Amino acid sequence: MLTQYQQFFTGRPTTEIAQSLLGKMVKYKTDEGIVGGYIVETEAYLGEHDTASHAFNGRRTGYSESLYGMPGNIYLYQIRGHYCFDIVVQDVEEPQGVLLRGMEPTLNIEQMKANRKMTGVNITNGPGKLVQALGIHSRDLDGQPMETSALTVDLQDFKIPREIITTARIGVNLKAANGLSPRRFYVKGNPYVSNMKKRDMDIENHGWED
DNA sequence: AAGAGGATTGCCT
DNA sequence: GGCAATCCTCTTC
Repeated sequence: MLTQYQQFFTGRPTTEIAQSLLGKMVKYKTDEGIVGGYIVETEAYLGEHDTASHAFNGRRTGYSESLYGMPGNIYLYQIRGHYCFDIVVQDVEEPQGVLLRGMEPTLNIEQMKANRKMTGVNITNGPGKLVQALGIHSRDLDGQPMETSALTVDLQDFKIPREIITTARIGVNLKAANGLSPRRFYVKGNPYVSNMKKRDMDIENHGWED
């Protein structure tokens, strides 16, 4: 039996879940208070048949075991010395996920600036950056259900994107079969999207509806 | 302002 | 030893 919260992360295509997460609020309870912000960029990873997935070709190791867990669980992994926050989607034993790649900081921004030792969009305009901004530097949260974790996505607290842009994913092997598949989604014009060009930024509304 | 290259950490073959 | 769902600095326009 799935809770209402868990049901958000299954029962429809992962690409659709990834898009519906845009605008939802990430919250992380720490000793210094709650830090977080709105999700502005996501990527869908479709499991065993997706060449960019950690579970491609049925690959299953202790390191990525969390991907095979319950929908709404956290998959927190490390890549090139940086931590990334991935949400497990689809039912148990179906290793699909949504990577959070960009976040507009709103809660306790000063703390996140200090965590990053950076200012402006560089606080959270990348998957490793946003995790560092939250103050996470271990895999302790890996495998935890977000519904009861200190790190969570609040589905009741959200903004509505004015327009969603779809592109190929970043940082994956472009020559592989799914290298160019359109599985990256972001809020058009939001400054905290990774690699966003200055001339493409919507400085007025950040790409949100009024 | 935009693109290229080196640094870097842990896991798997 | 190779490689990965990245970040930062430097160079050039």
